[in-house]
Amino acid sequence: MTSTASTTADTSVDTPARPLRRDAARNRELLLAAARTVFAERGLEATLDDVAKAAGVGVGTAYRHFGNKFELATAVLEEAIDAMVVMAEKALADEDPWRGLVSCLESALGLQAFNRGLREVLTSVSDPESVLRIKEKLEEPLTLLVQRAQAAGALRADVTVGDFKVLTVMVCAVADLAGETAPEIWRRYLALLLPGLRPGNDPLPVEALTLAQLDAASTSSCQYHWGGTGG
Amino acid sequence: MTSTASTTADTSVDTPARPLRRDAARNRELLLAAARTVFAERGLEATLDDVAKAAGVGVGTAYRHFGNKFELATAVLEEAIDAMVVMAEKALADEDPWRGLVSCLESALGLQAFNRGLREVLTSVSDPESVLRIKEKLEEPLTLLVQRAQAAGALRADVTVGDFKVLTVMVCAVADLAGETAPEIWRRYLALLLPGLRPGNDPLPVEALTLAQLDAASTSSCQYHWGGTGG
DNA sequence: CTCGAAGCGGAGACGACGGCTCCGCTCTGG
DNA sequence: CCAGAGCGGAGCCGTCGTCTCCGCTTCGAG
Repeated sequence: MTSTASTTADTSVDTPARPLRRDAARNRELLLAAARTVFAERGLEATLDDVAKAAGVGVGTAYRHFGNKFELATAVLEEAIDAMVVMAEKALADEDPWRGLVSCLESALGLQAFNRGLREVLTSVSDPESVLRIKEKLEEPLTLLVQRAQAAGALRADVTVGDFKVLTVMVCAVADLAGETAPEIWRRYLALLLPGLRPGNDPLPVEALTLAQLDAASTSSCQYHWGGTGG
Repeated sequence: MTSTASTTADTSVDTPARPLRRDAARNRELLLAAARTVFAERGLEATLDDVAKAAGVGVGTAYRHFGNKFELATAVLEEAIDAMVVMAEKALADEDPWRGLVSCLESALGLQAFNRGLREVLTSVSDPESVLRIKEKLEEPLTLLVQRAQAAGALRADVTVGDFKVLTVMVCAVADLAGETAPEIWRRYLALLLPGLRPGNDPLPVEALTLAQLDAASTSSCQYHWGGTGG
């Protein structure tokens, strides 16, 4: 929706008014790097203390740089989601609509298979405003991909973008189950799912959830609640 | 502990050496009934205190009757799993192997859709010995159902019983997402999954997990750890 | 009806845990 | 060299779930 939000600053790398001392800057990077792997492996339940330990710095340092887990996680997860958006756009460039859609699913899920934290944000829906807006970035390219495939008659007409979100949740559940043991196993179940998406199958027995319903639903049953402090 | 424990008594209803006082027996039933609905609605994260409150008795009473949450949950969940076994056996009686398999999936998932606690036990695999043995009851009828469908050429030959466990996890993930909001929505995604199970589709890209792998995998990543006291 | 004991209830002890702060010490860089 | 930015991590605080304890209630045998 609000893809025109690029009015003022590159939020990607902030050019600080007065630069950090060299050791401080280094620690900040250490923290970000540690956060990437810690949240990816252990999910959002990991503690900021954990991240600090993994980074080899004290907790105090972690809190000075980020205030709370929420901030750090948001930063790291936004990177990952941006990468997904890039992948979706690349898939849109494929001239075969079905192949594009499938490759988008594959690359997106490939990312999530190795990133438990990412799975958790994308799976739950009861996040603060700011996180919702980050996830929203995925909306547009995904919608385009779906519509294009349907227009080409490659994708059954009675599935919605919301269905793809749910599909993602399903495949992520497999990734959660298997964890590090079999990180590629999700491909098997995605493959099992694809034939049902082609046109010409039996009609579906239940109406799709509206997006509003989807949001409302998972408000009640999500894995992780961002701490109240993050608001 | 021994699996040959079927020698002596019906464990279903214990004929107590000296019977409970009438009010005590009544409270025990109250507790069981409350546990059914509380664990079904809120999952295994519900507190024994919660169950007691729902039953309208004090916590002390709850602990006198069951010792800990683990005992109560096991009792209640075993009932549910027994019901699933009955359904599987009924499905085996259908002369059409495919229809039998599908109706088994549908009835099993129908039960789980309304029972979050049941979803949690069936989804995770790191349970104490005793719980594993309860879940094992499902193994045999499910295997029969799968083999029969494959022998009849109604089910693709390269899926395993383990795949069905994973499929269940996937559909349960949908039920978790939707919760009470759309309790029937899982049917839509089961329907999406079925075409991929028929023979004649593209071969699957990754080998199935062995049952041992499946167990090992989810030991690390499960929703709920039975409290240490239950051992 | 009486009385001993089985049973009840729920406040609260206890332990675990995660978020975050505080302050004496360290290191950077002008 | 030294002012102050930055560091570290012990530990405070609030929360939460489990389970105990003991004075009171209710049952039911005599």
